[in-house]
Amino acid sequence: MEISDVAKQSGIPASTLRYYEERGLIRSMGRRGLRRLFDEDVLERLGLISLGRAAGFTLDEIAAMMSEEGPRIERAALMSKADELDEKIRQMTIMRDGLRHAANCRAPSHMECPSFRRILRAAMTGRISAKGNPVGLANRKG
Amino acid sequence: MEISDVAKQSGIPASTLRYYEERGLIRSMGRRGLRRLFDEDVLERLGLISLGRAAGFTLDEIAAMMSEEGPRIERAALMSKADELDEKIRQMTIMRDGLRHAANCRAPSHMECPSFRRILRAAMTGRISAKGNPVGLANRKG
DNA sequence: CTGCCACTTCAAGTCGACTTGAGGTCAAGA
DNA sequence: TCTTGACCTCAAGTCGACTTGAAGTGGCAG
Repeated sequence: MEISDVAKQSGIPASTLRYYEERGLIRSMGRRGLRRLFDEDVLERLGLISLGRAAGFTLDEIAAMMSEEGPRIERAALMSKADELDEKIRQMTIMRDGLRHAANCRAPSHMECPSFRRILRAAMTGRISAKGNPVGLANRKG
Repeated sequence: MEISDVAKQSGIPASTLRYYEERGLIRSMGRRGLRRLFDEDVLERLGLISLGRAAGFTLDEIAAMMSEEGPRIERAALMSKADELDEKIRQMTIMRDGLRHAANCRAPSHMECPSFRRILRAAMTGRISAKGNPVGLANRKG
């Protein structure tokens, strides 16, 4: 299949496919003229890449994991990533509850709400931080 | 207090404080020579900024929210952010469970594990995505 | 009074994952 | 055969939140 077919079926832009090839994440089976030709199984590979990205792995990490035949992923790496996600989920849950509380709180100003101040303190003492791997998820502008 | 004191007490680098001032997130009360002088309450303000960042707001959004006297945050914005967090938590939970399953799965290769393939399909159909606001959390390099 | 050096400014660099733009190529349809 | 335009390459730009570097300044200890 040509790159446009892969793009159509995977939903991933051709420019990204070329980029992934350059990064060693996928390979084309040859060319017809200039045009890349891909094997069907590139789709599964792209799925794995999406999966890895969603899990918070960088492209380099994914490339390393998928280097040899098939997805030979170290189970330890998966566990460690799962643990990271646990921690992030924990922190995000605190944030979510805090936001929701602040939104419903009857205190005249947020600063007078004990719950808000508690979260604020958590943020200030670094127990919650804004830095880290963007284990981002769908971003709806709004 | 001088910028170095603020940096020390907040844990935020002086360069970041200057950057925040430039972005209109904080204000200095004046100068001693070239040196900025900050009011004590800048610390609380910095806490709010950290909090906002941890909640996934951009600096611009935070600046808008904190523009006038005190944190006059629209409750609707808080709720909406809480909803976003809910969605992210939901997706991250799926990812985490999937990773953990894959790590423990006895299938000879991940591709032969039904659970893994289910998640893979989710990633491919875009139900899980890697894009979005980095509602990142503490990043321990590892 | 002088020198130190923590502060200052402003421009430019960083990181990750792409996207975009300019200019070039070539398989296929008319 | 000629034209078309989807594909190609390579360099540079983008985004957000900072950091870094070079060059300048001035409060204060000595």
